[in-house]
Amino acid sequence: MARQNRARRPDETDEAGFFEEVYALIAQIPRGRVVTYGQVAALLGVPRGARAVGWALRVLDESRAATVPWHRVVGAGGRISLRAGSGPTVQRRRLRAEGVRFRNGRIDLTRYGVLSSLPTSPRAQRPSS
DNA sequence: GGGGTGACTTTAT
DNA sequence: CATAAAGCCACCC
Repeated sequence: MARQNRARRPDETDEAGFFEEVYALIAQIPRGRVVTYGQVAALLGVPRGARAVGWALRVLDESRAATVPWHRVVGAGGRISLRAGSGPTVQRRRLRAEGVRFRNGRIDLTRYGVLSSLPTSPRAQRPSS
C-alpha cells in the first residue's frame, strides 16, 4: 500500500522511509556526542517510536553501518542498550575513543547528549491506574 | 490488511 | 536497585 504520509514534519519527505530518516539524523550527531533512541524518534515526529529507531539500527548492514555512527545512539539514561554479545563492548569502546566518559556504565546525557534539554522520552504512558 | 517482532521506555512490585 | 508487565512504532511477510 502506498504508505501514507508518515513524515510528520513539513520539510521532510516521506520518500525516504522512516529508517532512512533515522540514518540521516544519526549521521549528523557530532563526534563525542550521543543521543537516545527516544530523542531520535521524537525529532522525527514520533515521540513513542524509540523502538522503531532501534529497529532501524538493528537492520543496519555492515556497509551502511560504516556511514552511520550507530554507536552514538544510546538508551534512556545514557545506558548502552545493545543486546548482549559483541555489541555493548564495541559501542562503549568507540564512544570512549571519542572522549565520552562513562560513569558506572552510564553516560551523562546533560554533558554528552546532543539534546540535553530534550527529555529522553515523553512520559505519557500509563500501564495502569 | 492482519500479525509478529525488537539495539525502547516507563511504571509497578 | 533488580525483575516483570505493558504500551508504542515502523517494517516485512
